[in-house]
Amino acid sequence: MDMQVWRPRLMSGQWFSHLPVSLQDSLLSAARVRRLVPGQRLFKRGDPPCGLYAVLEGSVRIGAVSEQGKEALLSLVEQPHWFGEICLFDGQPRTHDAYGLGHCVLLHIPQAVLLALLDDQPVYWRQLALLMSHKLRLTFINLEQLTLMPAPTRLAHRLLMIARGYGEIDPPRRVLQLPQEQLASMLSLSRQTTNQILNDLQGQGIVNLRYGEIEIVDAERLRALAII
Amino acid sequence: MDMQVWRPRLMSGQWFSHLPVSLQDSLLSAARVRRLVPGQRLFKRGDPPCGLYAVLEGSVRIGAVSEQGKEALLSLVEQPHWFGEICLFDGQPRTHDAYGLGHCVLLHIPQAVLLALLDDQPVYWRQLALLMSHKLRLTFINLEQLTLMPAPTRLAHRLLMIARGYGEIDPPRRVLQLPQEQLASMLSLSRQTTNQILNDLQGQGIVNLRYGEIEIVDAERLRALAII
DNA sequence: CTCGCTCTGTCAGCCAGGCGACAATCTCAA
DNA sequence: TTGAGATTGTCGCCTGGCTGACAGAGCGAG
Repeated sequence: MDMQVWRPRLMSGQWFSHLPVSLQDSLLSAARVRRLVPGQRLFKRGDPPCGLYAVLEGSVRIGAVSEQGKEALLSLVEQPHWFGEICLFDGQPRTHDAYGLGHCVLLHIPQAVLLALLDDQPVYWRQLALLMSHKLRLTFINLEQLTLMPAPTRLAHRLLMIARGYGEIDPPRRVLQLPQEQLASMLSLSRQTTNQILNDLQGQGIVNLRYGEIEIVDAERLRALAII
Repeated sequence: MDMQVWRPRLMSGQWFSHLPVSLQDSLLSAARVRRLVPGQRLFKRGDPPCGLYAVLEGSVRIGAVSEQGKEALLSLVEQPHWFGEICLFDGQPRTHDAYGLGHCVLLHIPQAVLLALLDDQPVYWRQLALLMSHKLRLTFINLEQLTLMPAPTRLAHRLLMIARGYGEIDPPRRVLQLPQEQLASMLSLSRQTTNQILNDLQGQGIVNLRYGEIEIVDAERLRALAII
């Protein structure tokens, strides 16, 4: 099947659209479609490397569960996001669990194929590394926010990040399809605290809460709360 | 001056010693020595990329200060550690501040020179990216510990990490030259809490505290506390 | 030797945010 | 239409860790 049909969708993402066209083509021709039923696991922490993925439809939860059963949700990756690249470089086991959320369509580029491609065109290592540098920057921001900022600031910041697809989506979304509990575990807050802050924001007319979703009404004021 | 004199020291690190010899040579011949007086700033957040560094003597604090003046210390890099590679890939500004702690000797490979080198030998992009993948993994561990683990566990874990030079040093050090306050800000704890936990550990005969340093007496039990 | 500085030890008070518990509301499929 | 499950709203209690404050100890330069 021709993977070129997915090109337009992938082109909406920053990373892919800025790749050299030849690499875009190579990636597409090396790719195959992978589907996940709701809740299906793609990989778990400790699994051997299996390649690179892009989300085409649905979303994927990237997180980890501690021995005590608490969950740390790293992020919910959506639409034109690529993930799974760390193991490509070092061949070490996966750092996180990945589960489909709802029905997902993914693009999968198997590790071996990708490595062969890079063996042939080593310049492309830089492009792949770019993906990783982006993630490292995001993770640093996260880590710092977590230790330095109070909960409401972090929440505001995260809402904006999600709306902008962590920098990938350009006209930011206004409506986030996202239960509060998920937001909570991304922020390392309890569901209750998250709910309280959100209700505060709603009271100020900054967001609108509905069942299973959050609408950003006043992005400007939200940005002010997030400092940024 | 011949940079080859630094080779043995660099070879004690995992990353450098596993590079292809030709890359080791290229790095060494592109490098120059940079010295820092105590407290001198090497770069600060937002600065344009300036290249890659390795610590030869002394140590460098990598961290950031919030508007409220609270400090998040990311890590103290020492002996054969390399840092500053993110900006190499994306050309974006620096994510953290870097200050010398005591008198430091660094190896500096200027951005332009390194880029030229990589232009010539694109395969080496992968090696540089390896450095970044290592850091991304460490940061993930950090982030997760911070949200899931209680303070004593995190402290134990961090002590072990520092002793092992975050994976770079093989026979782990027993004595860490490290004031409690620095440890505290790496763990995002207050100095007082850190002190209390350390005293607990000393009471159990796991560590020994002295002025400005921490000796690990029973690494085995420390490891048990850190789960790992 | 001594002064100033950095580092450690310890206390009391406070509070953000966790947790358990429950009721209300929404969705969806049977 | 109805019932099960998911999601939200809101209590009150509890506690880990922060803050400020201060005393004692180690270190180094003059």
